[in-house]
Amino acid sequence: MLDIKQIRKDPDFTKKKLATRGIKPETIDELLGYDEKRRDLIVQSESLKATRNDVSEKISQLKRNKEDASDAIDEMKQTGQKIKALDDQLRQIEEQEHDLAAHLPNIPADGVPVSLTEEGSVELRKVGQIPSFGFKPKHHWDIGEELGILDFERAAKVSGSRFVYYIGDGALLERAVYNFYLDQNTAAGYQEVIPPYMVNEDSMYGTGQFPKFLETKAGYELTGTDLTMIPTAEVPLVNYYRNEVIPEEKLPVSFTALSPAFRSEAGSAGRDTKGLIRLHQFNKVEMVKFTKPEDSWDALEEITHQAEDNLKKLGLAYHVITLTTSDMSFTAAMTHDLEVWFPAQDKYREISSCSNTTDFQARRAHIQYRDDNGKLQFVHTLNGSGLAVGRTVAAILENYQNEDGSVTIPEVLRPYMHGKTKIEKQK
RNA sequence: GGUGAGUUGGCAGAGUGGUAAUGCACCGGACUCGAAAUCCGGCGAACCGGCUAAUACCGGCGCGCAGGUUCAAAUCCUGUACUCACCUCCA
Repeated sequence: MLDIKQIRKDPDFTKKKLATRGIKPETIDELLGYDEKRRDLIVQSESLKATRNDVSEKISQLKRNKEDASDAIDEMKQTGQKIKALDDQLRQIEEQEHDLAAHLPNIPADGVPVSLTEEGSVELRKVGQIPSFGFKPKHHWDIGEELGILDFERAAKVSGSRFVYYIGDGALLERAVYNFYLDQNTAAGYQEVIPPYMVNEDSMYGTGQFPKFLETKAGYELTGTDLTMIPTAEVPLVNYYRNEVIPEEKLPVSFTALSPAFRSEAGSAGRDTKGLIRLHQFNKVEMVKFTKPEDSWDALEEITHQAEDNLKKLGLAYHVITLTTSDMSFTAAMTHDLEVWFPAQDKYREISSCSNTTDFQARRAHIQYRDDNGKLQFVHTLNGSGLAVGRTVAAILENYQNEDGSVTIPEVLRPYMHGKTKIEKQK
């Protein structure tokens, strides 16, 4: 949520910045129109309320003195009706203003590449050696099925498309990857959390999924409840402090959590229909930070480097890009994506997304702290995948495949896999 | 799932239709060499709006949340969330 006072103060700045995200300037004018009307109604309503308070005091005195107060009461009957009418109008305007404001994305930070498409992202760095093979590398889904460690067919029977069973060493590998990530992140100072996997509407709104999620049917809501299956652990982690004041000495707060992520992938028909890349349910180790405003940009670098460290230790080649104004998520002021190399696809694919959402989520979720002057301020929130587990498994299968169809296990994962060095065809 | 109790400032805690006591804490003052104690005074309920140089001043709102009744609601009515206790169920 943007600060309406800030928009009021400098509408042109807001218009210019949001135009880079495809928001028309007229939308801001419309919003300010509602805002002006709203404040006008408040002035009218409140002056009547002030009168009502005065007269009520008089009525109270008259009654106490056993005098007649019927004139004043009659007068107040009318005032009461006027107030009610004004407040009804006010409520409508507020709703319209809020509906509009709730759909405005965060203001992109300076340095974010401006583009109305995903084209134009900036590559910050390229890390690791892209592997070369003396044979034609296979796709991870072929490797997985041939080894007997991934079963998409039975998952389709039991659940539908975009689901998977991990079997045997496949399950072990998945578990090794997320335990490795959790250990790495906690060693770096992130506190491990196991959050709820279903959250209520206020939480979905707080982190900015709602209302757009509802309109695009991007999530899984549970019928007859106000619960939604989490699309990312970011939601329960950030909402942990919703409607709270975080004691200053606790900042920065850093959380990491493994959770499944549930996504309907509406609108993704035909994209990544095979393999582990795009599923309705996948595991992800998430990182979330709460910081003071002045610390959030350093924190974005820190969280990105933490994600990168994990990939480096796995020996996977990747690059880091800064997303364009239009490619960033709704809540982000800046986003760095990590994309890992997939040999069979001959390209980099997203495996982590690290964002500074500045005070955008904190405003929606009312997460504050008291500054040195004792004043309440909104914190800044950040989130980053550290990292997507299923996509990591896919990347390992492809990058560590051998000509005989087996897959070498990255060294750092071997302690998590009973010392195993290789995955071979399951019996 | 059932029954009952509860939800009021930073904390404790009164208030069953007339516009939020009191105590602790906090701030200012008196007393004191200074502090404590004591005394006097005051502030204080995430917020919103007006006027502004202003965190000053004025007003509104504000008693878990949302509605309703009323000239007037912490108080009455309806719905709802959460907490606690007991029961039921259960990994």
